[in-house]
Amino acid sequence: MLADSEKPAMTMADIARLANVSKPTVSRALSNSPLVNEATRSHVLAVARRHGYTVNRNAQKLRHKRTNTIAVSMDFDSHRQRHISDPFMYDLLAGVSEALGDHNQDLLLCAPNHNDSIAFQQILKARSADGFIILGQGHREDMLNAFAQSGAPIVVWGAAAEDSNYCVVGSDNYLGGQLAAQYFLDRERRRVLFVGDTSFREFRQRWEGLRDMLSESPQVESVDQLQLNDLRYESAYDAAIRFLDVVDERPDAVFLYSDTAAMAFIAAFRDSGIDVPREISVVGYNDIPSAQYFSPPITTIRQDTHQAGERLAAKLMRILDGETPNSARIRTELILRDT
Amino acid sequence: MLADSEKPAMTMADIARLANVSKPTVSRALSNSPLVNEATRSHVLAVARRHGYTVNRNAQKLRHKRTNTIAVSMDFDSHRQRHISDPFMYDLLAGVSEALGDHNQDLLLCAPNHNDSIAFQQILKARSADGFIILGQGHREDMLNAFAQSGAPIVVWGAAAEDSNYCVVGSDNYLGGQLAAQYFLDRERRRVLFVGDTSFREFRQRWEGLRDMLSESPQVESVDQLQLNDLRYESAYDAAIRFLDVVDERPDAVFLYSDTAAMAFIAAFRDSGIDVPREISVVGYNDIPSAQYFSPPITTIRQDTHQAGERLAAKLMRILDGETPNSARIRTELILRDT
DNA sequence: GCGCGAAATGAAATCGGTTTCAATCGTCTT
DNA sequence: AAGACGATTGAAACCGATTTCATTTCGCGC
Repeated sequence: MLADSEKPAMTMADIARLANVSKPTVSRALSNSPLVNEATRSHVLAVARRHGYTVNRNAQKLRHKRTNTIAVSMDFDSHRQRHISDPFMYDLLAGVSEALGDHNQDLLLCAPNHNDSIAFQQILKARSADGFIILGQGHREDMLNAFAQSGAPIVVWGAAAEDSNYCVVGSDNYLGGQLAAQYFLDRERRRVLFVGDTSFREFRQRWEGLRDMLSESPQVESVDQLQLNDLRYESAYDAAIRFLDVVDERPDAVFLYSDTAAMAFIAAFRDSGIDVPREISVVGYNDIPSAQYFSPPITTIRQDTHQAGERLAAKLMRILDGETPNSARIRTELILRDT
Repeated sequence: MLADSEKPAMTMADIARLANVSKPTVSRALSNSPLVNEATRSHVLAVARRHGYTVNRNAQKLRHKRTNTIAVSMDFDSHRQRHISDPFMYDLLAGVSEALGDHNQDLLLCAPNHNDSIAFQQILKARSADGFIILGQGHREDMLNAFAQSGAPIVVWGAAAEDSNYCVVGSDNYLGGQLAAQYFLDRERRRVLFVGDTSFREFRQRWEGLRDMLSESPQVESVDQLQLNDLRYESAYDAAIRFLDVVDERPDAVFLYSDTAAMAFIAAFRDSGIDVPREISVVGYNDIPSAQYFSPPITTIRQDTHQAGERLAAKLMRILDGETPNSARIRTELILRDT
């Protein structure tokens, strides 16, 4: 007996012949068209099922000019090269995967290594996907603006600028900064440090939320920012060690752009004999699963990746259904989790 | 001016007309066929480039009966439901993504929530992908065997059984267990515990490697196994606490099926006032990025996800190129990383 | 100058569906 | 009983590429 994969594949014409109807009738029966008689439909469906028939999606896509496929862009490359893989990004991917499944969309995972929009444009032109979900705007805002301007259906996870013309889904990063600020105020911290690369808009907004809120408080002596230049654990650890080396007066509170960086900083503090949280209070971001098993458990700001995936997918679906794309900002919820 | 996306898309016929040649000539020029004159080719390419033409991949796939797309199956669903997202699986995905890119294959990410093979079969029949890379065999070995038996081109990350008839890529889990055993022997540990769900073949092999090697040594008093029934952090933590509660004589060495579980166990030990590694030596698995920033840094067995991705992709490509699929076991490298 | 083979090209068929449009049939109106 | 109409159905065109096969063109030997 031939293995399944070697049997000549069934086509719609085969089913039509077997069911004694024409090709269009089979097509209509399978797509629940009201144009086909109910008795005919069930007969056709029975024949199709009996022979394990599945429509050829490529023929369908060609004819429909719609692929029901969403390209999801992840910045794997820069992650790999820098040896960093933030669990948060992957939870986000899982959220998007689930949401797209709910919308019956396939997920084409791409990791374009260029920051120019050509690779992205090609995917649309080649009809490999109907639209894009872009996870992490990184330093590509200009590219994304141009891409959206050209009419591409895209939705981006990130933080919107006043003038972005693409739709952004993201949590309120400014609020995230304020939540951290409040946490420090509640604990009467006086010298606060933000750690992160503020050339990323999301991180900058967190910094601004923190700074603005703390600088209104008379009890706070200083609010500083330590610039990191990449996202690696090692960089964060090294930066922490160097910082401790040169700083005059140590901060008593540190807010970091991610839990991964928080882990690296806490490790550096530990290795320098500093007691967290007694001497330095630390707040991270994202609430990755391992955060609460760290020592000490990390206080962090949780972003809901399930909700994020759902909102990204839902918005993109609406754009594809004809809603005029705009620069909407869709906010997902945030909470500070303290164990 | 119309946005790019609203311009009627260019087809090969348009390019043919613009270049004063026929459709087949354009097709040949674009695919570097030797049948076309060099001068003609460069002229056609110039015209195509000038108009930003991109071939319609769906038409191509339909005609070629080859999609150059690989479906990658991740068990997102069970992860989400159980609130676990092991960074290792995602590093593996990144490795596969990169490798498939190197082979010019698209990556269709699927997270089928059924353990029957129908959803998988459909993807092949619908010609949505040419083959499968399955990350994590889990408890689906029967399904995978049947799927492979039916002739489906699949490659699986996992651990092979003696009688699996699909191709497995994985590290030598038995060796992994031995590495951990050696580590404990070097430190003169006497009461060793393995923690993990041995109904997963990969974990069982690690356990066997550990047990077999330790039971040969007269200095070792006991080698036990603690069964976990899912992969969640919480379960691991709770199991650790319960275990400490009931155990007569504490182990002085614990080997865990993953770094995430190691984190949970170390947290439980810490919360119970046990000093790791002085009182209990711990070895994890996978060397996830945060492992070395944990407190204490986790000794762990590193699996090379980059290499894994490459070997998975390369093997599948060979199968698709006609190599008769077999139940080959392809081994990736392992090292014990101790900081 | 003629015939022949190699190189280059194009017309038409093909991949497997969906859609347009015309045809058929029974029913209903007047 | 003729005409109109709605419900079903199928023939043929179409989506946009590739491949088969026939044709044209050109160089070359004799």
